[in-house]
Amino acid sequence: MSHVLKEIIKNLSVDCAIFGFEKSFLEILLIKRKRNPEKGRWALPGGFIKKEELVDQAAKRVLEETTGITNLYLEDVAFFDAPERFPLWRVFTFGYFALVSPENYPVHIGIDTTDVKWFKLNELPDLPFDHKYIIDTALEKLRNRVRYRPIGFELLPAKFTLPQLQHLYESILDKKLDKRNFRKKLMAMNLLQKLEEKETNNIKRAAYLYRFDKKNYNKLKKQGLIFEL
Amino acid sequence: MSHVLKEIIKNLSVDCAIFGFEKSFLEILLIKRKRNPEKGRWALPGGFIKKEELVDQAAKRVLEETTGITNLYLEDVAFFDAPERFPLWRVFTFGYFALVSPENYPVHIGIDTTDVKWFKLNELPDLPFDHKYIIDTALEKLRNRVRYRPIGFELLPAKFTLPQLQHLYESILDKKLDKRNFRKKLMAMNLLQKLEEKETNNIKRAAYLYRFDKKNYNKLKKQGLIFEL
DNA sequence: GCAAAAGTGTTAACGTTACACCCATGA
DNA sequence: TCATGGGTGTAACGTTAACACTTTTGC
Repeated sequence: MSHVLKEIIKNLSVDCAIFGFEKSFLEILLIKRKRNPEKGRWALPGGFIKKEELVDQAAKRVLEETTGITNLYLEDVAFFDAPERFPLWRVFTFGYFALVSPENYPVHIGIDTTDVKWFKLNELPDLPFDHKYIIDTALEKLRNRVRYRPIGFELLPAKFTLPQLQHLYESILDKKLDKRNFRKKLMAMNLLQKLEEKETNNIKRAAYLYRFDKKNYNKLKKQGLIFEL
Repeated sequence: MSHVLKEIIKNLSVDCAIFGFEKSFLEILLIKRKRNPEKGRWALPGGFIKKEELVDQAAKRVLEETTGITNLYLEDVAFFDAPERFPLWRVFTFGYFALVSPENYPVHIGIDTTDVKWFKLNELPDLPFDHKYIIDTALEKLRNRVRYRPIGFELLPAKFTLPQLQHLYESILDKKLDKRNFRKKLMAMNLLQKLEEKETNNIKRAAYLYRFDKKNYNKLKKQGLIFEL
């Protein structure tokens, strides 16, 4: 048994549902497993926790190792403890969701992986273990979170348009929103900087670009602002 | 090593913040530890998870073993993973909160315990490990939950008065509520059965007793009712 | 010039908040 | 009879939801 394997905690793992957003579709990043069990199948990026590691750190490390992505938004979802969820021995896993902006596309193929690919949420392949359930739980958490925390921006480039942002919310919440009400609510919170530039290479009328003002959000939050959309 | 110890998972435990409510004060149930580490100190009831057990089951079992309480409301709060949180080796713990009605007072002294006692939330003794932090996290979760789920009733007897319920909410949320608005909101949801009886042994004017109508709540929930207080 | 998407205010409905007096009871 | 806590309705306010037309631009 290798030096690396000695360091892991055999009964604890993390699994990450990595969300992306492209062309108005929510996507999820899956890896093709290089090893058994379930070798060759598409699955969530995951891995065992190491002996000295915090779970958050493990999630971050696993994401980097399997997909090359660093510096993304990461939040824990729930634990998954069904005794038979992992077939070889009992493994408790901590589910996470991650949000990746297109600037962190494309990804590369990491360890224990033979392929990495984005799948539209409604075009997912059959998944091994309880990974489908983890995704469902993660999506539910994302739906809650996105309404009360300014994290939707993490799925967009640094400069984005209001129609883009609205489509993002419509995809995540799975319902149509009123354009004027959406913008009104958003603008009332004073969290967006309107830029002089407009989007390029768009067909039809170009929309203005905005930037999420994180500094101002933190300041306003201290003053009692409650983000809600 | 005993037969019982062989069955546990050494690096996974549960710890429960058990909330009670008496005389308008939120209380928490602590046990006095019979064994090292931290023998003789007041601490949260907790214990290791067993090999074939779900975490929820473990929490339920631990509560019964340490305090004799069964059949209470139980919900997971978060995991706690600081590497040094348990001094002898690394233990990840799942924090839970439990709600107990006075009908399940009094409790008895269980295994690994030399005493059990209710403490007012603002009169807690110094606690070992990260138990204070677990309590703070549990309380925060309870504050959220109690506004959006009809779980406050779990802390009251089956028959309770509206002033009691309001005091309960005021204790948990740590703010005064308007009597008329509180009652109006509550009554609009149609979740309470007003009984003919009034409370007894009260000084001054007796209040009517009510019962939480769980059946009707489940029915209304299916029809889209959203509990909110 | 027309199709497609961006941008822009007002009104009505609803939910939330603020607020004061009378009633029943025990001491 | 008085002190204590129980019980009750209404009006102002703020928030949310519904809704239609003009502007820009690529083809």
